Amino acid sequence: MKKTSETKEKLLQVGFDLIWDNSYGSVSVDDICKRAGINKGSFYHFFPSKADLVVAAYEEAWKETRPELDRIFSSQVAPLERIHLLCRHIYDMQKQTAEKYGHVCGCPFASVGSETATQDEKIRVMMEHLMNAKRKYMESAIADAVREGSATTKDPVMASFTLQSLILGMLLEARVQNDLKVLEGMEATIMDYIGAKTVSA
Amino acid sequence: MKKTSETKEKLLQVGFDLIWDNSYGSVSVDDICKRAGINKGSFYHFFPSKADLVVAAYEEAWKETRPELDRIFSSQVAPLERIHLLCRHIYDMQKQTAEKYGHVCGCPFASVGSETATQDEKIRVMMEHLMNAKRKYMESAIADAVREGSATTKDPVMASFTLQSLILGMLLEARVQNDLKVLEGMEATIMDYIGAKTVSA
DNA sequence: AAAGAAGTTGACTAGTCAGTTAAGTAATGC
DNA sequence: GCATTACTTAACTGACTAGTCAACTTCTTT
Repeated sequence: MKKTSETKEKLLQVGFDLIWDNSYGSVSVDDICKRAGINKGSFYHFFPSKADLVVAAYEEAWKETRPELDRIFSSQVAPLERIHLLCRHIYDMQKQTAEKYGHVCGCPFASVGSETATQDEKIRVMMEHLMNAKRKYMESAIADAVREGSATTKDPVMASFTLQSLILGMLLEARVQNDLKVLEGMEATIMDYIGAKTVSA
Repeated sequence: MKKTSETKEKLLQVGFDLIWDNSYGSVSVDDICKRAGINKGSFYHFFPSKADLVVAAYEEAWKETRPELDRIFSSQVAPLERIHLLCRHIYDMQKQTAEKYGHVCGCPFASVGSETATQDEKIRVMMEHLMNAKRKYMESAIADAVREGSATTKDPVMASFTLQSLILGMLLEARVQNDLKVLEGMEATIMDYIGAKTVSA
């Protein structure tokens, strides 16, 4: 037997990858098991349903993303620099997965959230929370920027909601157009929107 | 027999509605036929595949939307008023479908586009074109606004891309959060972004 | 009215879907 | 070492999947 369920972790990882690359509806439990090299019985030993696997897989993915975001949005980093790092992080991730999968994949949470929103409440609620958790990083960065005078937007909370939508929209377009170019103007657009005073070239 | 294929039109309309309400993957040909009260053989008499039905259905939906957009973005209407009308149109449509289906549905083109982007090239390309066609309305409205001095944004084309992403992002969030409130700030955000001089209260 | 075209019907594939089951193996606790 | 638990295996449901087909009806053309 493998230590602390190597199997479970493999299923979580393969499930996440496969669904991000394709879609919730088009990836079957059999697909996931096959790719993971695991029997279906084992799948259902760990997860009561396909939807539960997805919830667990995306929770796991979020747990792995958080430290990265905590690093990017560290208080030790200048507010505008945090936003710069975020944009670069998004671009790098998208470029990486685009090379890995052969096409631009967009935001995994938004894609699955949108697809399942009207069908699986458990997944929908989770994606809603995850997306809001992401937004909060931006909210505090903008608030800090305004406080230190490096940005002039009047309502940092409002701005974070707007920019969250903008980023998700850009990632959606990048996926549909299968083109990373969409993401190139992201940083400039964000900086402009919050009225950032240019700090670096 | 029904005149000039009432059946075909019914399939197009039911297909569009069902997929907007749910998702491409979760709606089967049987579902569409059942809801339309039509036999599967007839479905395949008119459409070679499910994907082809979707392409036809969304083409049809776009054909029906275009006159509405032409009206909203008429040269007879002041540029900023066009944007105002668009925002109200989006909100009204979303409210209407939310009441009809019991939840916020978001942008039909973006949802299907995102879901099928990496799986069905024919659908992906179509959604890409449709989304760009929509953007162009905004592009000319912004350009007109700048020309007449009612907006100050430097690059109307760039702005239209940004706002397109913003709108799609907001609709995506509205769907995932199942909440129309997300859309309420749309107009103010857009007007602010293009540097619109307030024309009406 | 005759013939061909257009549309309809419902039964039919052949494969896939999520999920189950029972019998097995391996690790752990005592 | 014995029992309990954790996990694996592979075959199995029964419902559903996209798509086919041949016989049928109805319309249009002449």
